[in-house]
Amino acid sequence: MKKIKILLVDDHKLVRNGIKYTLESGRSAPFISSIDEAVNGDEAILKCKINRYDIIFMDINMPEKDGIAATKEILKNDQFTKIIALSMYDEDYEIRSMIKAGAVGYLLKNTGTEILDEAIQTIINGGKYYSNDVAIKLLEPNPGTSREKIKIIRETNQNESVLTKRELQILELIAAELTNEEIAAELNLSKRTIDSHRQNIINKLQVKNTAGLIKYAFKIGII
Amino acid sequence: MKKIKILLVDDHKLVRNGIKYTLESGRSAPFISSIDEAVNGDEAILKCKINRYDIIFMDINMPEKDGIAATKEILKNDQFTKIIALSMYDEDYEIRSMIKAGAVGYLLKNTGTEILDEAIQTIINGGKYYSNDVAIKLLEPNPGTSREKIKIIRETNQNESVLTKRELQILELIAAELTNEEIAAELNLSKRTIDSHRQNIINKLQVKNTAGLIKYAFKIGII
DNA sequence: AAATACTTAGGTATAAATACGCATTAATTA
DNA sequence: TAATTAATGCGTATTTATACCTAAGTATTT
Repeated sequence: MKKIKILLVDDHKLVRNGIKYTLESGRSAPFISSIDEAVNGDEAILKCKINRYDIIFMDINMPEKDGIAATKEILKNDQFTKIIALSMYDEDYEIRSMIKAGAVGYLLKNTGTEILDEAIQTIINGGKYYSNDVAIKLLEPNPGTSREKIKIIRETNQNESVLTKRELQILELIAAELTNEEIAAELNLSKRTIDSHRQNIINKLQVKNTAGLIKYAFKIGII
Repeated sequence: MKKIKILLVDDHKLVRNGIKYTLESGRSAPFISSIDEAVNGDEAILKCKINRYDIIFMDINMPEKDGIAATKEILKNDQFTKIIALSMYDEDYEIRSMIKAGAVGYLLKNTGTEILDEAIQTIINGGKYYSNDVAIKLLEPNPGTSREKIKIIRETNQNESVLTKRELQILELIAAELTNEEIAAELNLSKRTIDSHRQNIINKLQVKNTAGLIKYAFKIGII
């Protein structure tokens, strides 16, 4: 059996050490040939141009380049690399974005040896692996069998409540503590336009007010 | 030389593994007798009632009970335990709160073996250890020698623009997307009282509006 | 005992946000 | 090309938030 090459991408050394230690002490250890590290998305992309990795564990929230963008770019160059997302949070938006970007797995950082091994085995054999909490989150709203469900979600994904460019831009300015009037001035638009956008964003995200908007802005990492 | 007993407190298993691995592979390894783990502040407090630990590595942001509260409570029962704060972020507020709570060290999670060893040695010998970035943050605004500086900060701490209990409570409810009226109902107070508090908080924090409030709430980790 | 800070609450006013509906134009996609 | 979505803008109304002020009762600290 061919041994696998792994890349760990996370801006926190202790977390990288944690994964490394967990991998080296797990059931999959004999099948691993090397474990490389990168501190952010940019470095990960660079390393992928030099080496070929079988599995990449990718953190989502990182400075320089986040895991979602890095995943997209890496898979553009090499579709055979398997990318497993790693996150602190089981946030709907992050999960779906990573899946959309091409990740074949999603684990939370409170994962132990057994789950990590299971995920590696599954993915090496061409499967997909979502940790339990993540899967539950993903499959909550829809009926059908589990496999169908994931398919449904992928298809529905585009119609989902993801903001448009303009909306994102306005959300950023809201987060910068500007009023609608100030935003309008900034973008050379009517205040009423910003009113509408703001309302649409609130509806799309199903939040109640500005507080909800800012929390979402944090969630998707634009703050 | 007496071997030391260590407790790791963090809600993420990978992070606990990371610290453990880093400790076990470091220079301090021969001096460590055991490494115990807890997943949140509550469990840490409980474990401290059963065992005596020489050093506790304490995460700050955790569910159930955060690191600041846990630190206070643990030190109330045993002042000889040395607590080292561990955080993702070098946020002023967190650092100062942990120092105030009695932590003798503050490390960021991107710490490697060398720093970790250095910190342990320093603290075992009765010293205090702040990782470089943290120390810089702490000492930025004030003149004087480093030791004096820390003293100054401790004394100034109370006069600082930190929110009162009530204000924090209201900020949390604002972050939960409640309106002032709903908050008033929740706390059995007049809406006008909440209006006043909200205004005071905005003034204290020098932010412009709700967006600023929520960003601050994130910064201090109450979201 | 006096000073200080916290909590409470009201007066008054304006600014801003929220809610729903409608409509046009540009851009994208089927 | 037809259909859909994104971006723009306005009408109207209500609710919330922001701003600045005063002030009294409560704790806490000096």
